[in-house]
Amino acid sequence: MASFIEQARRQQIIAAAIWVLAHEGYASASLARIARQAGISKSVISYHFANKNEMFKAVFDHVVNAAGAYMTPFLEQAGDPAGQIAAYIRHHLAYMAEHRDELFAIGMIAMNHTDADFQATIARSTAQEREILTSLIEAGQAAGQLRALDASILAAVIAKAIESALDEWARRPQLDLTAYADELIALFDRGMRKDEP
Amino acid sequence: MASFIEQARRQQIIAAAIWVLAHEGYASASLARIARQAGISKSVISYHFANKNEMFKAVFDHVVNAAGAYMTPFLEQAGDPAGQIAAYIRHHLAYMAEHRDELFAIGMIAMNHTDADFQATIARSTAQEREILTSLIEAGQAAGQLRALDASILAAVIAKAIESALDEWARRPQLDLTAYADELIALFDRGMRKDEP
DNA sequence: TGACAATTAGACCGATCGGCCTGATTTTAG
DNA sequence: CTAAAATCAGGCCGATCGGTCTAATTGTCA
Repeated sequence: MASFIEQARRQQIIAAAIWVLAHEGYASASLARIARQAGISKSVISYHFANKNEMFKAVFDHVVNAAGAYMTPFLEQAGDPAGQIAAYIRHHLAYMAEHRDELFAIGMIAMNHTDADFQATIARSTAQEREILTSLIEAGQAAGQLRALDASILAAVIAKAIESALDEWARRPQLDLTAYADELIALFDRGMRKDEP
Repeated sequence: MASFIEQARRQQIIAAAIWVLAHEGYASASLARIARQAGISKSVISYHFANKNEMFKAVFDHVVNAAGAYMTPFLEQAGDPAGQIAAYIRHHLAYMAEHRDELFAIGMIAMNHTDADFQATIARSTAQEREILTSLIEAGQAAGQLRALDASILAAVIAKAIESALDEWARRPQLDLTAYADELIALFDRGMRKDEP
């Protein structure tokens, strides 16, 4: 069993890594900088994590699990496929608004960290997340609710539209993410929905 | 006046930098690696460029100018605003298909290179490019062709949807960018266009 | 309390980075 | 042809990286 110190230190280090990644970028996220942010010595990180790669894995898992736990109930309580897609968009951006640093941090890691195993993990996680959207789209098409667009491409565009909100938020900090979500939902609903007969 | 050697060397170095950035990522794009790719000594880069930052600026300008020159005539010969937006999407992806490495390279630089002046240049270039889309959207709305979505958000979504094709292409090399363009145009045209009265 | 394990600070290592310097080589121009 | 200018290779520098080592400190438990 992990001791109190072990758990507390790991969380402290993860939080410091997220802060540095989100506010100063991947290049600045050295062990020395993260340790300084956490107010500890560099070797403490080495003691609690096998290496930098494992630490970043812990950051990634921490954020992905938290975001997943947040999203699941909203998807389940949404109604038909089109409504689920709208809920997917809306609550993704709602989570983003309240966990800016976490999402910037994993974005930095995903974009820059080059370890092969780590990239494979990210690819797996991304594919799994993408599959949720693709299934929703295909269900909507099967139900005759959505028109016959390429499901995998449409899923990619929706996923990237959601990611784009984070980029745009970085460019324009005054951006209203709720309004952004409304615009996305309006745009995609109109774009995807089948005409009434 | 720049000598033949000067011009040839600069182009050779830019090409090598693009290749390394696109195929091995920003972290691998050291002066030593780029020099090795070009088959020259590291100091040759230092001789022809003041520093790494200036070299990356040359790469960025090279690609942006080439892409801009390619796009302009297509936009001019397109018809109404909705058609121009469609042309913008279609020919951006067409250029992407034929200049994969160049676009990956500037993406890597834009995402990772942290020099303040450079980032300002990129922000200016991005804002300028974004303004083209925003203007087209506003023109379409003023003409009663497009419905009243937030123009700046819509422009952001379209721009990011285009960028997303590059990401998706990296994930799935067999992706048909022409089909991707068709799907994007169909989706956005339906999503943006005003209903017939 | 005392002994042993867990935890931490700080010095240190080899590798690599961007950039600079020196001297050799090639090109240019009178 | 020759001298000056342009160009280039290779070695070197200080800084920083991730990671290791040792010694000191702190926590645990009989």
